Amino acid sequence: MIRVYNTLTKGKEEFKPLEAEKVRIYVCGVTPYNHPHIGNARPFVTWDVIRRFLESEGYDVLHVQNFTDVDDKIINAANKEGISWAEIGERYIAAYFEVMDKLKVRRAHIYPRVSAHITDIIKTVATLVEKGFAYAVDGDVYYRVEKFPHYGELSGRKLDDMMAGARVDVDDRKSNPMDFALWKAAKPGEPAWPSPWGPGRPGWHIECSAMSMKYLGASFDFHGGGSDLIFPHHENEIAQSEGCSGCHPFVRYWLHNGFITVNEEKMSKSLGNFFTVKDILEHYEPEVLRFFIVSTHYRSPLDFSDQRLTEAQKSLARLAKAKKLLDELSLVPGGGPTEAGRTLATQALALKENFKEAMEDDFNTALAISYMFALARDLVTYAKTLQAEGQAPDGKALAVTKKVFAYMCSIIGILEEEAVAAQTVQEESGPSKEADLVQLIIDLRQEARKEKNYALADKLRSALAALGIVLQDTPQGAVWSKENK
RNA sequence: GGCGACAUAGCCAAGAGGUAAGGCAGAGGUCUGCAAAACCUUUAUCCCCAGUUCGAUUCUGGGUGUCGCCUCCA
Repeated sequence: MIRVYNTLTKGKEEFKPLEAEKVRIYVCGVTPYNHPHIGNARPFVTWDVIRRFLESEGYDVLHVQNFTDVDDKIINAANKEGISWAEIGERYIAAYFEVMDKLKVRRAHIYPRVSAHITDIIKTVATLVEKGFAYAVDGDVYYRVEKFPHYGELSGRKLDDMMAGARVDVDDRKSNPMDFALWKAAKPGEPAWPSPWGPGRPGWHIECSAMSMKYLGASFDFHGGGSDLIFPHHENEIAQSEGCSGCHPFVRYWLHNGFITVNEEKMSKSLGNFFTVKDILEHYEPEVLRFFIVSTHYRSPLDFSDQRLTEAQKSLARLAKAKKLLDELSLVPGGGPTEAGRTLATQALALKENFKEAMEDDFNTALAISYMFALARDLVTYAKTLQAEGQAPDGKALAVTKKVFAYMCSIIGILEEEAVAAQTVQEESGPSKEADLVQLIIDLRQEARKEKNYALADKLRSALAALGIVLQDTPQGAVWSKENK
């Protein structure tokens, strides 16, 4: 049973899809006016993991994520560079895919853009006007919040409180200060489309209502995004969608991720304390950033720093080693079933269940990952037992363990098989002469060590280091790998 | 000012009404060269006060602190 924390009810609920075996997800995407920063990356990595898990549980997932490619910020960026808003949008949508692909965020099924859905948006606004939820003034169209009784339910505020603490500009054309724009009348130099209220462009919130309902229906399962979107964006979205369709609830489960902070402060473009994913990937492997993000529960705040990333890097390396050990043991011609093998396999299967339970509990990746470390530890213990007792690896037990580990990796989205493939290619492309040479030096070093000629051994190791060779002494002998920088 | 979240070891981070997973760092060890690497072992009574309870860090109330939203924002 999957339980999720629903922002709407402020508690964990059992997840029941609207339609058996199917899950419909809408995630608020980016406004493409700049390179995505790591705060942007959090929801997408989070939802990628959620989707991977749901699919592994047998659900047929339909995942929609928008691009807000018509927006003030894009228009500003375009004006600054003297190019069209469409060009800015294209450029940063491409930038989005470039880094998200690196982070192994699987692509959504549909990426609707505002610019391609103006007709749908106008239709939605028109319906709201017809039903009395909206009114037009001088080419603008506003949503009448007082007309929607559920307004404020998601964010837990009352209309009266909001007005009391309102910091919005008082616009006396609005019948209530909290009324928000669905359609904005055209201004010079801005993109505009014809509409029943005159030329203009969509307001910020309406796109998500129009596009989510178009692709997912008037009621669907999950809606995600950063917690800063709860108000006003998602609150308004509910008002628009339910006002338009008359269908309640619009979204069954609202999930919001916490923020990435820098020095305990929210990271945002307006504060200027943000790091783009692109920058980070120049210093760290994409997998490290991904691991960093999923190592904390998605609803908790996550403080970003070099130290944190380095920790993530080390933790990940530990898992990578376990995986390598697993692969190596699997290559050894299989021995028959053994007691130790049986213990390992049993433990692996138990950990898989634990892992699954953790994921079922509001996608607790932090806890789930701890079971990966547990498995890694069991594996090392097993390898030691083999060595101590001179046994051949239990092929069947290892196959089970490998399957479990691969399952865990596939949900978290780390250390997947393609990484191994890349490594193989790299090794093949390297000149084999170099490998022979390195092995020769290593052998010489071993001999020197045996003869206790440590001065020579150290020199040989330095020589290897100069070639960028990293040496590891293992019980099976020295193992080397080439650093690539 | 209004609303909300959080407060667990040096750092990060799970968690359940019955005496605290995991990761990083540290310490000790496997190691008979120093170091590195690897692995093993080891390191907390859970912000404060009161209440409920046989028993709370986990529930309730109060306090303190931090953060977020209320304006564009993942």
